[in-house]
Amino acid sequence: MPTKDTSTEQLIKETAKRIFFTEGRLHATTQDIADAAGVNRAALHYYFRSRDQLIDTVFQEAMQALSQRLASVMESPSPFRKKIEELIEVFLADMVAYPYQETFMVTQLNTLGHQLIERIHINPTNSFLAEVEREMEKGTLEKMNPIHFLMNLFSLLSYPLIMAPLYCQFFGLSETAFKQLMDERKELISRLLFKD
Amino acid sequence: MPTKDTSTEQLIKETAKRIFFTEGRLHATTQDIADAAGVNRAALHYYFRSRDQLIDTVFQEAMQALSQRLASVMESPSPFRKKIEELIEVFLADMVAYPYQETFMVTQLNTLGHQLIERIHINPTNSFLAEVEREMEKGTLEKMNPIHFLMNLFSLLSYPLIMAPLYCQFFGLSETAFKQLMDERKELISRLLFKD
DNA sequence: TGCAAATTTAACATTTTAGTTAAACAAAAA
DNA sequence: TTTTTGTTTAACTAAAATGTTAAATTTGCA
Repeated sequence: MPTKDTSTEQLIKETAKRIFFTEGRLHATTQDIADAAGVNRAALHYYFRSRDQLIDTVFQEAMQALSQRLASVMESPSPFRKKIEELIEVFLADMVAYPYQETFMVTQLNTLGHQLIERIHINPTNSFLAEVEREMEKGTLEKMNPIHFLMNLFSLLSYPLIMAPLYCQFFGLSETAFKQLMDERKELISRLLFKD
Repeated sequence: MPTKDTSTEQLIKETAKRIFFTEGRLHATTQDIADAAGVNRAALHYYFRSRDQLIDTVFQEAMQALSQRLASVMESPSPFRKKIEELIEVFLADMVAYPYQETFMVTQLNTLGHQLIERIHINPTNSFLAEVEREMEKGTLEKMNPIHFLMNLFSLLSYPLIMAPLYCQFFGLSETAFKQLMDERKELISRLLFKD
């Protein structure tokens, strides 16, 4: 029963995402992807026409996902502090599943000379930035350019997971010990940002 | 006058580092590197025997550099707070010059299945971690696993520079506006970590 | 200067990766 | 069942990337 979306096309895409975003093998070939998906390499061309098309699809969907994830959290009706805690929860879960998603995107942007970025529409984070600024007026957050607040937040969430292979080696951590640490970070990040 | 270290071999290595670490073009070919260095591609093989060798050399030297940078800062005789501010200064300058150095290393580790990491000797950060712990006892820092403190520090320093292409697009920042922000971060990070 | 060593190059060979095609196969419809 | 449509595969071609060689060139020094 063909043409279902839970079909080979989907499988290939999912596999590509796993290799790129989860395993962080940014140089993976079509062969690598086909093998991992358990299909012939030509199937890949059948569904995506070319490697570049597949990469592009994966890239656009990642950008889409990021955009939506941001929007859904930022437009949540919860009060600010709660909203940030939701964001931490959502993003941390996502970083565990796909630690190299953003790295993949940046690498693509760097190699393709930012032509890609023209096509990208990003929903306004402005209302959220304004909300952050109001919190700073209230004194809940230290006064700074609200962009810093967001950068701090994403940095604290993302970087340790990207650097996991290095950190585990560096600090002599087992995988479980590392996971334990990552779990601790949920409250830790919230506390750090809100200084309480 | 051959065998000088300021020679072609050095040039090739520097160029490779620029492409990988500065420009973040992680898929660059030997041709790309040779072209950028203004030498014949075979020169690359003359000095490094193979692409893998060149990559390996670059990787090892990056690891070495990171190790030394860490050691030099951690073993500084300054008092703790000063020491951290030195670290921020040093690492931020380095991240501006080579934002994708760590990304490159992690990507290598991910593709080569962590065989590389066996060969890596890392000088003990333990004494430094102990020092961090003492500061927590003193109350200068919030109590937590000192590894968190280091992760926070490196995250806040590194991640915004890695994500620069995305952030500039996202927040509609010009290059100069972004640089301005990065400059502000020196004091900002210090304040955030020390809660003052 | 002229020799010897190191360096650089051009031309070629090999390997890897990407892309194409036509035929085999499977499933649904006639 | 046969036809039709969509899917998958094996075999092949093309292009790109890596690796090799031997000759030309440069450089330091006897």
